[in-house]
Amino acid sequence: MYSPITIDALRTLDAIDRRRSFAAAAEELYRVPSAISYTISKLEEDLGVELFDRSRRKAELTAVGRLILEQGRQILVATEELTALAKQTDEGWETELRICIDSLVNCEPVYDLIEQFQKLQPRTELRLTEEVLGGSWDALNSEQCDLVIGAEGDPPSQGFGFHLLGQVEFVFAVSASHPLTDMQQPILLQAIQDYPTVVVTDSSRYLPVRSTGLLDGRSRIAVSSIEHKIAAQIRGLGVGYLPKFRIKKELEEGTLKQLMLAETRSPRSISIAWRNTSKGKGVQWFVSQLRQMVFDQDSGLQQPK
Amino acid sequence: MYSPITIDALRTLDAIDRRRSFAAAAEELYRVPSAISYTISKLEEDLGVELFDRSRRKAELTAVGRLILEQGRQILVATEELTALAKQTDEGWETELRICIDSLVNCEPVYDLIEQFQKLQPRTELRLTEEVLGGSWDALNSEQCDLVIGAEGDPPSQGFGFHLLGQVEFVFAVSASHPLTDMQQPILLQAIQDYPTVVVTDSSRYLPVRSTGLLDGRSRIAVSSIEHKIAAQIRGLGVGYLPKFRIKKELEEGTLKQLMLAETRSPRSISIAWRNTSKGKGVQWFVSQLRQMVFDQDSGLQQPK
DNA sequence: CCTATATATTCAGTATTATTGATTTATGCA
DNA sequence: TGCATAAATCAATAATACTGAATATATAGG
Repeated sequence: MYSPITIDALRTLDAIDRRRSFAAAAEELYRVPSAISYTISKLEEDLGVELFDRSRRKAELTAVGRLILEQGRQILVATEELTALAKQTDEGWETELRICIDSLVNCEPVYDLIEQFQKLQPRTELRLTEEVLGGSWDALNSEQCDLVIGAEGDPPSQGFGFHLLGQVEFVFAVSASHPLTDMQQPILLQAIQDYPTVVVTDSSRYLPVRSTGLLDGRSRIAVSSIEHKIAAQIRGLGVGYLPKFRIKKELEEGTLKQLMLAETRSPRSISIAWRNTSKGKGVQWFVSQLRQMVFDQDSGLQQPK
Repeated sequence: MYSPITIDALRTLDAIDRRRSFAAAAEELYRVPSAISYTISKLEEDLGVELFDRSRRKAELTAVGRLILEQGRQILVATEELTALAKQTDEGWETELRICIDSLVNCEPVYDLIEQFQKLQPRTELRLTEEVLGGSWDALNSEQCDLVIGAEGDPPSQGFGFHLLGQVEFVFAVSASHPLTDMQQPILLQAIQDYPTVVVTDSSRYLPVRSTGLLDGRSRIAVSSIEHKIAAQIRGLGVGYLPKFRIKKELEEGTLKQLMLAETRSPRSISIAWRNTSKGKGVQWFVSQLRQMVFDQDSGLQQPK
């Protein structure tokens, strides 16, 4: 199938419509009016369709002419977008950049960064996904994302760039009215096992397993994010470890109570990570911005003063 | 903003990729290999971006080259579509054709027509809407649609083409267990007013009005289509007139019972209608097809044997 | 390792196509 | 009726795309 439509003809058509005459369009395009006539007549002839009604002094678009104008404008926009995208890609900016934020990280500072980035590079499409604890490395490894914010622990294999953000302290917390609050601390592991635990799980991949190994006899409530886990524990549906900085307010208000356990859980280190092969300026930009941030025991991820 | 991308260059790029070499692309495009080199180098130069990696014998697309190829293919498809659309429009086929089917018409034969039409003119986009009794003329008049199937009564003003399909007989029907079935027939209007009436109303435009004028003291149940009205009356939620051909089965099975009223409702004539100004071949095609159909008292709209 | 071959580029010449500028035609307006 | 404006026509010219031969380079085969 052969199409006689050219970008130049569409641009000419657009100029004629915007400037209301062939002559004015000619001026805009630094051409002579007869050149405009020529371009349009050629398109009409090649297409075998009249685009202008010449029965009056000012040529008026026919229905088909208007159709080509309107659809053509979209094609013009597409080519201009493509040109810009090509130049941007050539300069090293990604067309698409997929960022994975781990469920335990507070998102607000990341959203601030994203806002900044979009002003800088509006043509790089950002895709955000949320992963639950541990899933981040998988996502990075299987090339489902380009940058992970809040990966836990060390990279599982070679080929990753990463930068430590800080430590997350986990505290064992229960709702204020929970029976465990009446027990003498430190509380034994055995006592905990009488109550359901709230676990964060990506339901799209794993199903919560009951009565297996260590968790034998202990029911689990699976939720999809830290937010839900906090909410569930506040309502007393279950117990479990929570990142201290995310429940600061709840501990102060007393809606959640921190309990000392016989076996304490050591703080986990969290970091940002990216594939070593990522040479894109977008990833580099985010990395350099995030390097300047710290992960604070009290407030989570934040800009240093 | 200036874009150096041309349709010809995109077509060349596409041919190179499909035929795996500049030489083969040249052959396909009835040009000499050096002409292909020229076209590509020109695009690269104008764009200021390398599209091919020439370090090996066979030139290979760079990342940017692939981007332009892939996005460019969409632009090529768009221009080809536009060309076809322009020719089709020039020949008199509509780009878009909006058909309004009145709620009381059985849709199946119309769907058959649509299927046929789409084989004939796949590029004319069909938009179907459903209107409730009476709204069809409005829709046509306010240019919300191009063709009405099942308009009731005569055109409200000049400027419409129309064709009578037939008569619709309405019967007053109630559910089998309804108290009215125990009353002596013919039933007086007053007796009916003790029970809610089911009315078909386009909820997006009108709200059912209670206690006004004629309907004083009589509650109404508003539904959005004949199907819902039939269902509502079967469940005994209310009473009302229904087109006989749509409840043939229900009357036979006894889930609905026809009642004789003191005042009988005369049959309504229904027709197809279009604006006189519609010169599009699509409207004409549908009109000529529908002219061959009849609206039967028993089966509704159908092809004659 | 050398050669033959396929692939693409370069470059000068040529053909094609687009643009100009003068002129003509047609229309709207006073 | 005549003037002004808009667009079309057409011959001349400028710009450009294309050709074909020569050249450069990478790869496959002996």
